[in-house]
Amino acid sequence: MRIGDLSAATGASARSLRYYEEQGLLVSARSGGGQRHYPETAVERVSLIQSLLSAGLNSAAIQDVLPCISNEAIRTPWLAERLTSELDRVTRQIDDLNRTREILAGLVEEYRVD
Amino acid sequence: MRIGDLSAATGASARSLRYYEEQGLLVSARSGGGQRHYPETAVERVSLIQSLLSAGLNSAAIQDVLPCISNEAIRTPWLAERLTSELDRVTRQIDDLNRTREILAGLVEEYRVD
DNA sequence: CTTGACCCTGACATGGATGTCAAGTTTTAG
DNA sequence: CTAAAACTTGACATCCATGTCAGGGTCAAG
Repeated sequence: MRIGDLSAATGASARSLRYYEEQGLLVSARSGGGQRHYPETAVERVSLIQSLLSAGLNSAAIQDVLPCISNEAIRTPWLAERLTSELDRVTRQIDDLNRTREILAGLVEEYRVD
Repeated sequence: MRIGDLSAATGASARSLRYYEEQGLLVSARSGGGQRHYPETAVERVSLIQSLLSAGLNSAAIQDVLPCISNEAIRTPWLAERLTSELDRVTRQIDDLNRTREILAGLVEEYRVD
């Protein structure tokens, strides 16, 4: 599939897909004329990238966590630690958000009653 | 309390506190020389601002939701709707984050086992 | 071959909260 | 009174994913 197809399939703009590649998060084959071609599996990979981005990881963190250029996973204690620390961060973020949600829900309730 | 005290009490930098005021989220009394003075209640207000910011509301949204210059709450259908829509957004955000957390937890598990 | 849709690279712009620096004023401690 | 610490305003810088524009190439259908 070409970049427009991948964009349509994932909702990521072509600009973003090129950026992901530039950051080493995504690879593409090139046609003779230089246009990018992606395998079907790219859809899932882009979804994963989107999830991690929206979870607050930046591209450097994602690159650490998902070695994608060299396909073989290099499992080091350091990587495990990195993953765990990101997991902790996301967990804390969820806790914070839940508290904030309670506050908002309280306001909604308060304004709804009278 | 002065701005340094409020900063220490909330963890927000003095820069941020001035910014909140500039955005109409926070008010301060001024001493003769022009320095800001805050009541104790400002600590809680700043905490609330921090929560809402970290939940992804920008200062305009917070200003909509927390009328603070005019202290009397203007309860309009519009405001109720606004609150509800922000609540929905935060709820969706939490759902997304939970899914991402699952993914990260899966990776941690995978890397931990072998 | 031509045309229109699609793609390429490179560069600059954006938003929004926050950092940081400069030059000057206020407050507080000694 | 004086020195240091804290504060003031204003301006410019930063991050970083994404938007957008320009100028040019590619590809498929007629």
